[in-house]
Amino acid sequence: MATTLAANRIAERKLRDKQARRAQIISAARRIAELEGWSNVTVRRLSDEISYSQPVLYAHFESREGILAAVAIEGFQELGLALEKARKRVKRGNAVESVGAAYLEFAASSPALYEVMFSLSLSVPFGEAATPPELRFAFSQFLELFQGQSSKSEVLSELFWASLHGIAELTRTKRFPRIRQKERVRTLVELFTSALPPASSTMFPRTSALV
Amino acid sequence: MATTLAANRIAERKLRDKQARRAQIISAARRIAELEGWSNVTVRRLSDEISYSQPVLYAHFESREGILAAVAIEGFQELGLALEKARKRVKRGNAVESVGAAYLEFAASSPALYEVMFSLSLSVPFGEAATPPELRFAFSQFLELFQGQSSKSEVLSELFWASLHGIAELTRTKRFPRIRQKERVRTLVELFTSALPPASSTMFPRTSALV
DNA sequence: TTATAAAATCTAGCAACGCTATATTTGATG
DNA sequence: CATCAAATATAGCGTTGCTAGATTTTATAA
Repeated sequence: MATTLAANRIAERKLRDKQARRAQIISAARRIAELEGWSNVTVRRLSDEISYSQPVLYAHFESREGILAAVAIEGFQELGLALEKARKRVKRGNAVESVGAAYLEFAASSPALYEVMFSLSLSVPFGEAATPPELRFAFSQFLELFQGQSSKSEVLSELFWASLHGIAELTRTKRFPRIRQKERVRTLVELFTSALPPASSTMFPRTSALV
Repeated sequence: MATTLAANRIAERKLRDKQARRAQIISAARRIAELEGWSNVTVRRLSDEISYSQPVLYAHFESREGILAAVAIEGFQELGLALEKARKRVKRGNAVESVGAAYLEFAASSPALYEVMFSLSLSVPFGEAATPPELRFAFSQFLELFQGQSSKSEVLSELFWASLHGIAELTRTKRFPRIRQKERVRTLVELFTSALPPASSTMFPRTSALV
């Protein structure tokens, strides 16, 4: 059979098409969620957006929740990159402040994306080995920030992450007024930098049990 | 008419019955949510639990979300009381640690309740005047904790609350392992107490813009 | 080039959801 | 006991996530 000649090209095209459509679905879900909320991201609506019938979606994702999980992972990837960028080129002041501000900026500029990233504890695999690399990468940015700090680097990373997440969530759900956000960041950074001196950058045990 | 005689008793009985049924609904919602998750708290299921048809539920609450809001408010009330208790009789160490531990204990022991308390930003009125008193009372426990502290008491309260909320959420959604929770609290308390000295308990401006 | 097998896609429908218009029953009042 | 209102139930609408089965499209062969 002359399969390996033309058939390969066909298979590649089909793969490309499939990947493109998958990206379309994720993109549509994100856009609708950001504009109209996640409750408007229905399977029917998505199938309309990509001009295919509903069952096609289930060839790409196991369920509606699978689509949200894919969006969430994309979000973690982008968050990780944003944090890395903020950490590496420390604009003004220290890296802690830079990362903290970048985190809250991310959460504020894509509230629906941020929301879905933390509302799917069961779908997005977690814990040790099965945690998606995008999640590990994002959290590693916090680890780098406090690396080698009095053997508490991991707890400090967790606490800084938790603090920022708390601020982001309480702001998103309107419990914190957006005003005074800068003051919050400044004070938070003070807490995390003044209490524990800037450490030398050696020894990073990295026994993170979390991510 | 001899209404004011027997009719009053009847009206009172009806009111009692109505309140009792309302409490039943809230209680059933809480129980099901804690045992089977909020997705299993359906109107049909609730109407089964209280042995009434569905429309009866709508005589008590405007919608399903109204029921969740009632549960959330009950949760805030209990949280506020738990925090007040922890703050007043400082078991060991300082009040900050006591309140922090009590907060996380509350969140861990009733995860579904805690979840609904922070997933209804739009239904539970917020912001300044319209915020339910149960919410204000709970947050006031944090304000008391840092009251009069270098004119930053409000921001510190917000940050401490946000940190605890972040820990609670990341723990609930399995991003933080439950192990090491004590160490987290200890370190967090260090950050909030060592960085800023215990202040004298005078002057509490109380210009809280949040709650 | 056309028949056939397989892959891709759609139609149509199920069960369950929140919610409500309407019918029915219950209970207080004369 | 009759009447009228209040309380409650029945039955159904529109929408949801999801899927079995029919149908079309596409690739491979004669």
